[in-house]
Amino acid sequence: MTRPELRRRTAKQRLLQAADDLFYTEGIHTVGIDRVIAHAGVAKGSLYYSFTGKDELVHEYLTHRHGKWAERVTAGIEAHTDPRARILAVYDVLGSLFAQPDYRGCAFMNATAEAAPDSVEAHAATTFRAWVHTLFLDLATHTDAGDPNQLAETLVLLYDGAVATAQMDKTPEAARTARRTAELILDNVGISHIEAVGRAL
Amino acid sequence: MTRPELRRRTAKQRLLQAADDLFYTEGIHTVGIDRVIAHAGVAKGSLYYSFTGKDELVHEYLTHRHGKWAERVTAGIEAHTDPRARILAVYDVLGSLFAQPDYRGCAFMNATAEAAPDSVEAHAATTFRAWVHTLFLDLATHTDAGDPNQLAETLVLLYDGAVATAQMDKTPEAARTARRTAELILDNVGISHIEAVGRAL
DNA sequence: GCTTATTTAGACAGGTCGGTCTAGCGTCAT
DNA sequence: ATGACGCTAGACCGACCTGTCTAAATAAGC
Repeated sequence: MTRPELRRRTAKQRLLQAADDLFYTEGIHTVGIDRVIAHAGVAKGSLYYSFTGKDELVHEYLTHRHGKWAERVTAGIEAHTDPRARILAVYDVLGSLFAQPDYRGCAFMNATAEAAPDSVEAHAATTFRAWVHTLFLDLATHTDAGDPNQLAETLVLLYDGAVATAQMDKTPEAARTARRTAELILDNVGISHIEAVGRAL
Repeated sequence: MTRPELRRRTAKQRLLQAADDLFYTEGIHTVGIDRVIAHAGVAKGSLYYSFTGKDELVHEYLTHRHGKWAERVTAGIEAHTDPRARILAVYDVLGSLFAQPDYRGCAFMNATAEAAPDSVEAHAATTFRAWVHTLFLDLATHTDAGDPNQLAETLVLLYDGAVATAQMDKTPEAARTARRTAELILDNVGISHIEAVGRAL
């Protein structure tokens, strides 16, 4: 049994890392396998020994992105117990993501933009979106808001807006704008207008 | 002098139309010039007679997209005089855009996703984003909102969110969600909390 | 030590890419 | 009627793409 944590990383791992770097920063179609194997410092044969082809490499790249992001978001959520705080935590995690110097938008939005309807990218994006929706729907149902579905839809829209704006304008502050708007919504639909008025006065 | 409105459309026009169709629905990198000339029903030489190369075709494709969209949005805005209604009109125009069966997201977001940092696509996207920001900043300044900049940022985020959500989930209703949220913001920051309370009671 | 798994370097094939070039064909204005 | 202009058809180029294959070196497991 090899000990992967002690030995030099395996060819498959290095390929996956290289794919993650290059596909994310330059786009999937733009980067050829020659670029990937060069960046991984690996022979071409190793790619086709570890994967069936580029499609599988792309699929695993997106799957890993999904997994790592889901971990990060749930970690941010689980640091809080208050339903409202748990919702807002998502936008704080977004803020930490946007602050990364290599941020180049959502991997799944970018993949969708250059993907054919039935491609590996499209399918990965679909499952990712399903995760996003159940995430916010779960968070929204644990709130005293009127309609959890409508609240979740709005929170998803704020999530997408923050992601898109931060990418297009290179403004990490978009996360704070989304959070502020989310707070405003939670204040106004979570509690009735009359109650909000009472607190304001 | 030929009369372009009477005669069969010129090769350049047909190329531009074909580029618009294909680049938007399938992506810029994905579609080769052979596809474009075939869809336009035009000889390859005509492409390089009318344009310096693919880059110029891409540039004109994005420029025309920008122009047509700007026309459509300003037309929607100018149908109203009330500052608040003018803002909300933008999201209604978005709604009509999303309702188009061939909607596949914002051409500039998609172009950015597959573009290199200094490419024609990136530059076109930059000028497009500048337009979006001045649009909402102009609309926001004609409001009694506290900080026009902050309001504009939020409206841009809602705009981007609607566009991204509608594309990823194929849900045209995202425009209504964005509009509803914009209304809520205008009700709460446009007028002071105390005034809002007075009306609510 | 022997076998099996992993990895290497590089040649190679078939395809597509953007782009160039030539030769020629109508149309139009002068 | 003579050019200039707009356009066509298609051969052609070099570069790059994904993927295959060979032959040999290296490592790991038993």
